[in-house]
Amino acid sequence: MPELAEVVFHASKWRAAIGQRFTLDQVNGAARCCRTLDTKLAKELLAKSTLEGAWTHGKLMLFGFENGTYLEAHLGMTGSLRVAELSEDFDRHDHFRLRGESAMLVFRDPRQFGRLTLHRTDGDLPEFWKALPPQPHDATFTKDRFDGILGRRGKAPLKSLLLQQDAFPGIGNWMADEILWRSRIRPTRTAAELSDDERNKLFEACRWVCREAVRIIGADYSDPPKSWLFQHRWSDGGTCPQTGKPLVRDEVGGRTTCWSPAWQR
DNA sequence: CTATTTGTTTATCC
DNA sequence: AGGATAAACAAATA
Repeated sequence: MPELAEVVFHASKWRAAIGQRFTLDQVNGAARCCRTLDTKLAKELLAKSTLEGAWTHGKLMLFGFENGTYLEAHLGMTGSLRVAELSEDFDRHDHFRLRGESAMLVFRDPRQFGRLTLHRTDGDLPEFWKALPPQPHDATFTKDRFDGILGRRGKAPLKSLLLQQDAFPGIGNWMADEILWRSRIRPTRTAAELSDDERNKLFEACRWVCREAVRIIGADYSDPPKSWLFQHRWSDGGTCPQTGKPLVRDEVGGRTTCWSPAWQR
């Protein structure tokens, strides 16, 4: 599930616990999502440690604790964060849990494609975090930057290009399909083939979809309106909200891609 | 039994 | 160099 907007939502759950002190309660060191986690260090650093901040960037989340301890989290395909009762059991798919004064912070991930990593700094945000590229909905994600990316990677199918996290951090499978559909551009086209008008459309759709998704899904996990491709894309037999004609599901760049042949050129 | 999946990393070949 | 492709990861679901 977790792309840009879903990540914002998950991070907000732990963010609500800012100010509480936490101690590492349980960790499943054998889980794949803990492969980049130093569990011994986590026990040492996350002991009566106050949660001071929570940030997201693309599909990444960062939680800041006192004395420059930072926990980086990626939700992979099936990861989630929740705030649980102190009495709750440690489920088979829970892999990491922090015990606070009135609540438990839980990281869960059945498929274990997610990732937890610990960072230590002198207090400031970690260097890698400060160096992350602009997100598509940031003010610093300018048309110049967008044109630069398209110019340098003109040969890849646009669907694949939009999924590259160093260029479009946070965009995942459904958001890429939504952006291309709104731009009326076929997912197999390349950046090099686009007219100026199409490039403009793609840029605007990119920012619009990211901003709206964060606003709607990021707030409380609401579904976007029926006018979005999102509502029609998940199974075979859907119809395009613009044309009423059938949607198609193809594989592009190794990923399932939903698009509207009657609408996208 | 099979095939599918909202993600990333690594390897290999072109 | 960058792109295409496949595999691997692990588990649920149909």
